[in-house]
Amino acid sequence: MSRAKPAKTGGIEGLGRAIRRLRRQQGRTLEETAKASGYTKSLLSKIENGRVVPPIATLVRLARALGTSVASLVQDDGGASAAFDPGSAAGKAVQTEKGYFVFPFGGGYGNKKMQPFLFIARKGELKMDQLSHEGEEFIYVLKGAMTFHVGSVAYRLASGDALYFNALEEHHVEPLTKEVRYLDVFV
Amino acid sequence: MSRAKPAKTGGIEGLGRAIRRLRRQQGRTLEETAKASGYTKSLLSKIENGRVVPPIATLVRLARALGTSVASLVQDDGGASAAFDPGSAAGKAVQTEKGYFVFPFGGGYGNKKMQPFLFIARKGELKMDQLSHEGEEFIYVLKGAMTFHVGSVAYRLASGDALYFNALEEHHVEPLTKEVRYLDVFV
DNA sequence: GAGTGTTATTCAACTTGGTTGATTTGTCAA
DNA sequence: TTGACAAATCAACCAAGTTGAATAACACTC
Repeated sequence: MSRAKPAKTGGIEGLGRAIRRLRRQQGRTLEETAKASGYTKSLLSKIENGRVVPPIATLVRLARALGTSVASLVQDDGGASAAFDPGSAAGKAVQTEKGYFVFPFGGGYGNKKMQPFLFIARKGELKMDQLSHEGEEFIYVLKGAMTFHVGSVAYRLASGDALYFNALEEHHVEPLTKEVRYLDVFV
Repeated sequence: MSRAKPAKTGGIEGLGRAIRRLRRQQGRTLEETAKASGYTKSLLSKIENGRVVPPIATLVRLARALGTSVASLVQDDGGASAAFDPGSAAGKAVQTEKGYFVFPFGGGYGNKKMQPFLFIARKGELKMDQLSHEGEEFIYVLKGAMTFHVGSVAYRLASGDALYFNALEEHHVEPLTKEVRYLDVFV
């Protein structure tokens, strides 16, 4: 087992990460980019891994080589990720008209491609209409069981089962015979 | 200038592509995967690049090593819907060299946009490298707990927690302290 | 100034993932 | 059998990235 190297936490957090990300996005190699900025790939590697914190002078040349500004490198964007604890934070329970509960994970954060939901429904509560919409859907049953119809096929899904289908096909759940809890991801 | 090799157009178009994509998604290497299927990385490389068209027998073992079916590899244009009982059907357990189990549900290749996986790893077994790739990722922890890093942030995720992030950001799991089981959906 | 510590930077060796060409093996047709 | 041909292996190679040791540059004290 090899050591978890120092990984200097010195300067700005996530600087190296930003550089690597940008470089990769441009499809360029360590060597090429290093040369373009007048340094060596060795140094660049260390910077990207946070083992070295470059002085601003160096950073300037790096930024230029990457066609960006120092500012954009320094400003730790954090990207577009978010964690959810459905039990508390972003996951607020919602009771809809039709009597089923929805825990949307999505809260804030816009342009996501997927839309994950956690459905919790007690016996008899889940009565969805026939549904059909653009996109695709992935279902994973966490607890309980239900009968799911896609097109003309009926799937009996129990805890641990999964289903993947094109949402353009008509799909709906049969009236529940017991409590069920499942994850539903749209795309 | 070196040769632009034949690049045999022999067999099924896009087969190698499907294999490579799937392998990469699982964060596995040529060598590891080849070994898992009983072949050499050389051969696998050639197959992925379409320089060799494997007989079905070979394809079967490859598919198995990747935890999927031959059909799903061959069928360039899936699209339809499918149900999976991870316990039996399409969900076949695969133990990789790095010691984690993957239950691919079969989406992904073909037309499907999402690629859902079920990861089950015992204490200390899950050792993924720093990873970064196109797309987005949604994680839902079914059981146990783990510390997940995205960018420079560390998320402590326990059962019932979810995480959504841009896969371009470097992300990886900390060595596990207990068994964990989580759903992972790529898009 | 000279001396000392720190840290960036380079260099070369190494590692790892992947590719390639030259062989060997296996299968099938004649 | 033999010959033909493709799959499979082997080992050499390549390119990207990492690392440790050595060097250069800078920032402090005295």
